[in-house]
Amino acid sequence: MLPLVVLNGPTASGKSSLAVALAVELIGRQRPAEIINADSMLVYRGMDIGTAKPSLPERGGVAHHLIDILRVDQTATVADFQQLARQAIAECRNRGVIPILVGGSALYVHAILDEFEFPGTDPALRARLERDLDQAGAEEMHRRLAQASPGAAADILPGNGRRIVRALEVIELTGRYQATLPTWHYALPDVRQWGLTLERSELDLRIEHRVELMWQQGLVEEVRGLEQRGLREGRTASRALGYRQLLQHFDGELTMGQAKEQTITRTRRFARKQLGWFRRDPRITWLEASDPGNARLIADAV
RNA sequence: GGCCAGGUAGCUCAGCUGGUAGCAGCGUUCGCCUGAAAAGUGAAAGGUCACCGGUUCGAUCCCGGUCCUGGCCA
Repeated sequence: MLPLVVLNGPTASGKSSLAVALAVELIGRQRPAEIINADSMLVYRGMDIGTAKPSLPERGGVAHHLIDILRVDQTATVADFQQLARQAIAECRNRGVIPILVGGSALYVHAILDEFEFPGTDPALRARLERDLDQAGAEEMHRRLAQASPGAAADILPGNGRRIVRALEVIELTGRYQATLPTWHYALPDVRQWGLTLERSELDLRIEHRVELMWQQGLVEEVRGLEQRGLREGRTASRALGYRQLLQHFDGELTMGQAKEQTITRTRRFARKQLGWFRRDPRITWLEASDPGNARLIADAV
């Protein structure tokens, strides 16, 4: 069985380019390799600049999976992604290709690698509960949850409407709800996980430059164009960093300067969140992001 | 040199003409998280309120002086 190589790290740490370098290195050693995306926003067609999606030249001829698979008005979900990614991984292995899973969406990675089972969903039921949430408020919904399942209610804070709704949905569907995440336990064979770190101040600087560059490269026009293609209707896509802020700018809620500034600060916060999540995963071997020997080091190890 | 504004949390500031400061924004730290996750949510740590003296039972807030910062005038 071929190993599954996993690359994690915060945004702007250089995961994507390391993945390509690694694939090229492996291919050079007569070991075919392909890249599988595990980033929640790269799945959207047309969201290129703001997601720092690797361009065709940047992909260096290496096949990339699970990029550009949805319209911006479609909703990506962890459950779907888990299945697609696992299929892509298995399919690579069947063809004798080493899969390299690259991504900063920690929950996605977690769900793909570990023993996550999703209890299902019901759009009509969900819609009803969300309407109730809008009308009654989170506190009231939390009381309702406490009636249905005291245990679940105890694990979910009264202000977290999103989690309360999902818990109620699952309870109606299955009669029970598990409110805590599974532990770090691989569901897939032979996983090798690496993570990229770098100095916080350096990361902050990189993020700022990257956002600056996005504006120069025409992110504003990109968002305008996507707005015509239903970006606002997209539940997930419209929340993406940069995209959300520009939509708010179009609505007059933020000045252009504020939109950019907020994109920078929110991206920094996001990076910290990612780091926090990955740091808790004890199976990750950490590498210094700026080290040019990383691709070779990993290639040697697999 | 004169006039004005100001010196309060790491940064930007709030602070009803007196009772030892703010659920502030950003930052920092630490949690939660399974069908929206670049999302959602909870908490904590940070202040000799420039310095010295005075008035007062009591001063960040009043008075005097000193030092710094910004602006205007000369």
